[in-house]
Amino acid sequence: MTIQTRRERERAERERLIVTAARELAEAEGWDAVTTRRLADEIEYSQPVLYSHFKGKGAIMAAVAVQGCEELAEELRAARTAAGSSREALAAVGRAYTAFARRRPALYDVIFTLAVDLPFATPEAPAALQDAFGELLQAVRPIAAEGEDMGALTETYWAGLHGLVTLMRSGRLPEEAHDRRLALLISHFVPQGTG
Amino acid sequence: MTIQTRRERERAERERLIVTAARELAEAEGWDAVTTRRLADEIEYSQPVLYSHFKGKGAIMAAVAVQGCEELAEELRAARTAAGSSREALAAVGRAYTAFARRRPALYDVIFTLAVDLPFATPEAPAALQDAFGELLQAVRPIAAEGEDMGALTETYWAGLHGLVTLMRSGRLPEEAHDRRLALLISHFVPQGTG
DNA sequence: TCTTGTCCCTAGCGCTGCTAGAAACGGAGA
DNA sequence: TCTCCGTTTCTAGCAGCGCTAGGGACAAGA
Repeated sequence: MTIQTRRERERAERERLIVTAARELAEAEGWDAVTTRRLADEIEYSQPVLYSHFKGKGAIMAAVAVQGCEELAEELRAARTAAGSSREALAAVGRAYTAFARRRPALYDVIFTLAVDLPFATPEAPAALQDAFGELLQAVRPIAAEGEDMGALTETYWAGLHGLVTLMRSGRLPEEAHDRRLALLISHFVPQGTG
Repeated sequence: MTIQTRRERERAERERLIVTAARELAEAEGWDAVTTRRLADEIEYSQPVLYSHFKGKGAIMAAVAVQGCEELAEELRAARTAAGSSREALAAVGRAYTAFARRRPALYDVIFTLAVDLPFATPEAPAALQDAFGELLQAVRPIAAEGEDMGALTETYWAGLHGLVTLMRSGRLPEEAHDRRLALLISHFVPQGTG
């Protein structure tokens, strides 16, 4: 019994170790550097151990994505609740979102860009993903016009932020004008005369 | 002399053959299926021949990207010039952009998502890229407010379109609400009372 | 016919994600 | 204490990737 629980505890610990190692390696050197061999070295086990915890590399990345998304959701919430007005809340959430993407590019990539087998846009989506989207939704709600589709509006705002981030990070948009673009996006989403 | 020119002609032809094969294979089975071995099979030459024409796989993809971008620019221009009002032009360009992305996902990926070594956002960028951006710019110009940064505004609109497309194509946004989201994006970029 | 220079293919390098089969280890019963 | 058994973990290897070195075939000119 206790032996069994100890083993389970150790297994769970090692699983966390794998996810942490993957995340740190990705944040330090990018996802290209995260190979199963490298990861195995990092945790001081052999490759097949990884596969006794996860179905494959994609599942490890998915675990990192969920973890990262929790942090994103927290940061969005902090930005939103600290804002004075609903207009400011929308802006603050937008800034927090893009700031997260720029500060933690590897996390952003694995959550929003790379192909990981996670369910999105369905009730089965991980709670962290739904939480993050919920933060956007709450920031968008007050500035929505009468009878406007809340979900679609939030998705559109999200798409704007995501587009800014990905085009900039891939070098397709110059970095220096980011703040101006973000301000434009926000101002176009806030109806005139809303505070 | 004539022998020389014949050889050059044949080489140029084979180069086109490579780009076409890469493009068709990507459009048929996605970029994951485009391997140098597969491509060599397709053109009925051995792998090293590819490298006598292009520096590497990335350069082949870049060639496809430029070709695809020319088509995108044409479609954007057609949509823009066919529109009646400036408001309609903006909407038409937006629809044409997202329609292109959905109809030719492999081309869209290689132009705007995958990492290819092409210069962006600089004067050295391929003409096709600048043309496509120019179409967006011309569609955005009439609806810009007095003294607004045209370039940044266009980039922001572009980012909105790009975000919609990428999030949808990766399964992060549901397909069915695309038209509604696109309409929202457009309506938020058009100042009230502009025709 | 022989030489020269170009062209192209075979074979292979080091890497990837992933896995089969053997080895080593830890706990239980004699 | 020794042996057995089940689990855990490792070594070794597969098929595939992008890319390239080196040699062989082939065509043009002497």
